Amino acid sequence: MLKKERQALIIHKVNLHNKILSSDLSQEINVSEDTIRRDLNELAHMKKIIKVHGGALSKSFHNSFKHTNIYSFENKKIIARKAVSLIKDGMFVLTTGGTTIIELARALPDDLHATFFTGSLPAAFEYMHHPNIEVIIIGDRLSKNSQITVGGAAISKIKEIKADIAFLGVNAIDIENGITDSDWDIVQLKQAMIESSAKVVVLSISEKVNTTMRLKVCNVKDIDVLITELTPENTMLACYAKSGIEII
Amino acid sequence: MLKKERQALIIHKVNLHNKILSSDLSQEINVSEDTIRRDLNELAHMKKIIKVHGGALSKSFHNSFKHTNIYSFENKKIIARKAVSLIKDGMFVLTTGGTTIIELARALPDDLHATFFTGSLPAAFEYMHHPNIEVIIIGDRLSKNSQITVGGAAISKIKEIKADIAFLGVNAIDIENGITDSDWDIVQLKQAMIESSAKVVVLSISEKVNTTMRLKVCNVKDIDVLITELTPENTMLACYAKSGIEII
DNA sequence: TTACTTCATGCGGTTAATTGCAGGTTTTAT
DNA sequence: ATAAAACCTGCAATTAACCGCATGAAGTAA
Repeated sequence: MLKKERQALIIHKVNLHNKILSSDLSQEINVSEDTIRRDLNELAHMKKIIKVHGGALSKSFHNSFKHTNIYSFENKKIIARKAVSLIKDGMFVLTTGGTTIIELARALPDDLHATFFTGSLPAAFEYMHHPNIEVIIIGDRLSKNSQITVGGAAISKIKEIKADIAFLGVNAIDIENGITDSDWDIVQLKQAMIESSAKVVVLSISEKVNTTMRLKVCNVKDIDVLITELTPENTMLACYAKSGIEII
Repeated sequence: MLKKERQALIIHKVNLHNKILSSDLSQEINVSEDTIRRDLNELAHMKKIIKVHGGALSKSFHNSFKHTNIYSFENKKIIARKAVSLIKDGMFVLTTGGTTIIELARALPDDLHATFFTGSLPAAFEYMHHPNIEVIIIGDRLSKNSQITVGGAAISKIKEIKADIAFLGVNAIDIENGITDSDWDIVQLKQAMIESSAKVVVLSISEKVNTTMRLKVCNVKDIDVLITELTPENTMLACYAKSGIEII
C-alpha cells in the first residue's frame, strides 16, 4: 500500500470513529507501528488530526468541548424563555440554584411583578437586579459547593411558603427513577419545594434527560411541567408526556 | 480508552452536572481512582475545572461578583486588617454588609476557623470563598439598595444568635448622636446585631466620623471598639476613647 | 543499463508516558 | 475523638514514542 493511500485511509477512519489506536491501525494495514506513528505525526503536523499518546483523535472531537459549552448555554436560554412564560404577575415563585435558573432570572421581562423565594446566592443576585421583583432569601447554612443555603431552617422556611410555582433545575431525570441528585442537602431542599408549591416545573437540558444519580428527589408523577430545549413533540420526551406531565 | 478521550469525557460530565465524584468516574470509566485524580488535577491545572476533595466542580458555577471600584479602598483595607485581628478561632461573628465588611472578608487569614452570620449577599459571597469559614445566611426580604436581607424574620433570627462579636460598617458616627443611618430597615438590623453580640465593633473611615444621619442606631456607649484607618492616638478620636471605647 | 540519490520502511535499543498499587498522611464526617 | 474516605508519593510494569541505522525500492542522470 502506498503512503498517500494509507494516510487517506487513516484520515477516513479517524473522522469516522473520532478516535483511532496506533496498534489497531498497524494490525489492520499490516505495517509497523513506527510507520503508523510517522503517518499520524505527519497528519497531525498538517492539522488533519490530533495526535495523542496511543493514537489520534479527530479534529471535531477536540473542538466539541467548546461547542457543547456554548451549545448548552444556548439551550439553557431556550429553556429559560419557555419557563418565563409560566410566570404571571403577583405570583409567588420558588426556585433552586443552578445555571439554568440563572438564565431564567436573566430572561424575566422588566414589567413582571412577582415575589421570588430562593436560597441560591447567584440566583438572588440576578433577581436583585430586576426592577419589579421582590426577593426573599431563605436563610441557613451556606453550602459552598452549590452556593445555596441548606439545612433544617431552610427546609422549614420553605414549608411555610405556599408558592404558586416552583422551578427546579435538575441534574438528572429518568422515567423510572424520577428526579435524582447527588447531594443530600439539595435533595431535601427540592423535596420541600415540591411539597410547598402548587405547580412543579422541572428545567433540564435534554442531555440530562434519561440519566440518574444516587439520591432520589421525587417521582415523575410529582412533576407538573417538564421544560427542555427540545420541542414537546420530540420522541425522547414521549414517555414523560404519557405519564401526564405537560411538556413545553 | 485514550487519556485525552477520558479527560474530554470528564470535562463534559462536570459541565453537565456541575459536580462529579472521583469514585463515580472511576467506576464508570473503569480505571483506578488514582488515574481519575491525576486527570482531575491536570484539568484543574489547565483551569478547565475546579478540583475539590472527592471530585471536581464546574468552572462556570464559580463566577464571582464584580469588583467595582471601592471608594477609599486603601483606607478600608487598613481598617479590615485591624478588624481581622479581633477574630479568633471558633468565634461566632455577626456582620452587616458594606464595602468595608467586604474588605474585612478578604483580609481573613486562610487558617481561621469561625462561623459568620450575615444577611449581606456580597459579604456572604466573599465568606463563601474562604476555606474554613462556616457561613450562615440570615434570610428575609432582600433590600435591593443595600443588598442585604431586612425585615422581621431577619431581626428575630439575629436575636436568636448569641454572637461573640459583631462588626458594623457604619455610615455615620458622632459622639453626641452615636451611630446613625438613613435606612429604617438597616437601623433595625444593626440594633438587633448590637443586642445579640457580646462585643460590638464599629468600622468607619475617618470621613464618616463626626457626621450624623436621620435615624439613630445606638449610643456611643453601646460600642465596644471603634476602628478607623487612623492611629488610635489621633486627636479626632480622643473623645470616643474618653467615653470608654477601645480605639484601634 | 548502471551508478547514484532519495525516500519509505522496519528493527534494535533507549527514553518517556501512563497506569495501578502499596504505604503513609491528610481531610472529612460522625 | 475516631474511623472512613480521599490524598499523595514513590515504585514497578506495561506500553508508546523516539532515535539511528540498515535495507531495499523507486526514481534519475549519464
